[in-house]
Amino acid sequence: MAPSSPEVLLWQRARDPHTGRWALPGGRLGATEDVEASVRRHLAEKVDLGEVAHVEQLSVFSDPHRGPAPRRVATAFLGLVPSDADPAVPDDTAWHPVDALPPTAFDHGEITRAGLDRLRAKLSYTNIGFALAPEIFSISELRRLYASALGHRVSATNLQRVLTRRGVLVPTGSTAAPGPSGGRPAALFRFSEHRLRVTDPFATLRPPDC
Amino acid sequence: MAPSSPEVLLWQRARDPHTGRWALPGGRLGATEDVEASVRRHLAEKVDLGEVAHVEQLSVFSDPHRGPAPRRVATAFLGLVPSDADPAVPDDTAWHPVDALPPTAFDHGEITRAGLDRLRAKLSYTNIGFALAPEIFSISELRRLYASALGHRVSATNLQRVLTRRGVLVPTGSTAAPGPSGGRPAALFRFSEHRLRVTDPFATLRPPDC
DNA sequence: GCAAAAGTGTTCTGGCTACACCCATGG
DNA sequence: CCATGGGTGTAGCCAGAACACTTTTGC
Repeated sequence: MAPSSPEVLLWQRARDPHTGRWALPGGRLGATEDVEASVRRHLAEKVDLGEVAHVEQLSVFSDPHRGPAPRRVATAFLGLVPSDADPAVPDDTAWHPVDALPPTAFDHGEITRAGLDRLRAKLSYTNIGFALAPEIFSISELRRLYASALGHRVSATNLQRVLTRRGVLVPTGSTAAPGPSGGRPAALFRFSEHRLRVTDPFATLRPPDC
Repeated sequence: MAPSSPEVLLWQRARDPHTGRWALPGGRLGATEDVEASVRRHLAEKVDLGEVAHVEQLSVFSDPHRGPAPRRVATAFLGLVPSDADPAVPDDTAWHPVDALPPTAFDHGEITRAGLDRLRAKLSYTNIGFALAPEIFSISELRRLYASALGHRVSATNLQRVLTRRGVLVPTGSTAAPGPSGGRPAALFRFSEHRLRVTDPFATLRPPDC
């Protein structure tokens, strides 16, 4: 069975065009901010998401017919919050699993897929997991997060070894209490860094011996 | 010694702001085109570059102070032409090696570096070389192109094997005439595809056994 | 003791690098 | 026949996947 998927925050439009359809949070670029600042501002204003763990630019969506006139050009971003974040969201706003999106407004479905693709790719070769995981977590929890985002099973054994070898994961020394049905207590880890870093640079055609 | 670097097409500004500095080709987005169409149109209009082998979006540059008022938001692109392309360029336009840029206008130096970084990364894990190489080429020629773009020496032996294993390179059967000082005639190759394809997907954390 | 959950040891594989060696041509 | 430029054979390395086995808990 496929693991459950990550979720996107969407708000339901109350007026035309596309009344009732679900849209990504966002808005106009201010005169004195760059696009990233604008994204952070809109998230903080419209939804209670002042603490976004990671934000990165996806791509520009500029099809002249992506929405009704007047023509709009959108710079799409991927923003991630940890699994234990629980922002207070307005009534018209809700989290939706990316593999079962409600009817989306404009090209926001396409944008969402682009975000998921980017996340999946970066899980492989960067430490981007820091933006999905709580501050402290067990390997099993992390495994569930990775499996959910990637859409396939992930081996806890290998996940731990890969991330440890890369210096991404640091043991805290403490352990979690076992569940009601027993089992060995899980060791707890945290990410060594909370900034995006490429941990597995493309090795192919690398410089000779240096 | 470092190999010679790839070149960027720049034009010299004739008026304020930044008179005399060198700028990337580009211009305003039209009302009925998307950003990629706009890039292709500007290249075709301003310089004789109707035949760009590959175009891809880099990123949006939107610092409110990236240029004088009025504020402009730029969507930067990477465009590649084969090494044997020789477009007729206007008088105010010239190719410059990326490792020795003349004084650049606005943030165009930064944009150029971003383009080079993107090219370097993609040389490792895609077939993007098709956009740099002539239709038919020897491994030595291709080696020079890769070394120049990557900024370090590249082994012809391994380059051939990597690209062949990935199915990117196809032998044509013919050979090139040796140079004046002799030497074995080089076998000639071409790229199997002229569309970007990821040839070395990130293997880490791939799905189990399937 | 037994089931459940977590963690370790070990082997195998495949892609890439490195390097020694072999091939074809001009003078 | 030798210098020059091309091409092949082969060994080693390393990251990751797979899987069997061990450890620590609740009941």
